[in-house]
Amino acid sequence: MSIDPTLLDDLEWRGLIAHSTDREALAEALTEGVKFYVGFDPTAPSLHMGHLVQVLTAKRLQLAGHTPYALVGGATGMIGDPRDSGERTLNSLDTVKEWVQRVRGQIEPFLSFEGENAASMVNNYDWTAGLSTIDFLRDIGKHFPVNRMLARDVVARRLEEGISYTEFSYVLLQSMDFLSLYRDHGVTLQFGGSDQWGNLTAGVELIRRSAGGKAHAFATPLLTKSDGTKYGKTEGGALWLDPSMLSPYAFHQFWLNVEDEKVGELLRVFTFFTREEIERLEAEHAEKPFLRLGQKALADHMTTLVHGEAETEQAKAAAAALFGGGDLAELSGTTLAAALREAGSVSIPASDGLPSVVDLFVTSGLAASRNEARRAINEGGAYLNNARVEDPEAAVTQADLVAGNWLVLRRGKKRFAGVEVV
RNA sequence: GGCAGGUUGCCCGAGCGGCCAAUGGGAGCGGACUGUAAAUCCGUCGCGAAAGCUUCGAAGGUUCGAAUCCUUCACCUGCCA
Repeated sequence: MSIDPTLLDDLEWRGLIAHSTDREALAEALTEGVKFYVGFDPTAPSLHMGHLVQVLTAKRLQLAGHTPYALVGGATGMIGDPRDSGERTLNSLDTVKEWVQRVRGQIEPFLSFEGENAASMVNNYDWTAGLSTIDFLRDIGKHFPVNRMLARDVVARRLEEGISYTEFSYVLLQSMDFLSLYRDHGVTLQFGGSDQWGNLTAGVELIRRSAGGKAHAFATPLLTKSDGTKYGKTEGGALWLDPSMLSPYAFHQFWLNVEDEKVGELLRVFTFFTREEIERLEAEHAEKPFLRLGQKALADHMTTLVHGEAETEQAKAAAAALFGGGDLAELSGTTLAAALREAGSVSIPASDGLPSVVDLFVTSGLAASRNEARRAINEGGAYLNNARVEDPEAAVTQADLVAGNWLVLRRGKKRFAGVEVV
């Protein structure tokens, strides 16, 4: 496998390198095939948008000829790294084990496990669980000056409100991972999110102190919206990659709705479009933003990457049907039914008669309570078959059914739900 | 272990016996504008059709009446051991 010499420049152009250890040394190391690792802690049953940056960056490195070690934190996931929002609740071993499996399964499709630079999956539980406390304190702990640990940003911020010894010690485990992979596999590069920068450099330092070795690290930037808040919030919570936690349709919609100002940045960070393609898209987008070509390209590319082409086509078809602006009655039954199943739908038995609009909003999940549904109607934000519902007491009749046995509910501009009467 | 302060709705944060379902801000939700964008403005924001019901760390108590007073418990923060 030949090594792509433009990798580092490309990563920098994409804005994927927020911090790095000695840039010259890193560039030098990357002229030959490097073994690198990136870790994922199983803190939820699915990875999300933030993790995707790391997964895709790993893929970029592999495509450039380097060898990935994808680490799932069966051990570190039991501990939890310190974060600003406060002490974490510990998860049980069973929970963590299950999440490890799921997270693994999500990473694997993105990497190639064949060829000269085949990827490996590793789990830090394997070399951490059996370690004795005495060995840990002597071999690892000895290299960590507490004064330096206390000075780390996250820790310093947490000192006021309190931080347990458990979380405080997290950095030792992650550093040990790097050391272990360095010793056993010759891994010399680690990257992660910029919030991991402290953990990354601690590992580099441990390798130097403990093994006298030279290792490298870089951090990808934290993505924020233009108002500085975090990305990745959707109706379903985070931008999960697991289709059972966030439908491909909703996933596609997320990217499609990205703010203009960030389209270019997201195209660079997330997509595998070439520099020329991205620059062309940005130019077109700048000229005619209302066409939202950037968002569309981004949404299609990302959905295909994560969920596959077939799901992307379905998500697009569903959106076209629902947002098309045409008369719903003119859509074919199969098209509409497919669109609604994609967007989210429930079915109700025909035998019970048709419920009121208010009840339909609750059963479809578009409103949390009947009060909320009523409120939505009074606010003018409730639609049945794309026509605004004016009367909170409105009833639904057989004449309202479209495509045979469907009702199309909408809350606000974008949230659709289908109700199938069966 | 001692002393002091704290625990309010998704978050922050007022309230300190009745006028409190609880001021205000943020987030959320909806509308207008637009391009399924941003910004802005407006509205809304416990459950219930309503009567009413359940909320202010937990459990008891005082009172005609408590988020507001008392007791116990739990947790958090600070100071002293």
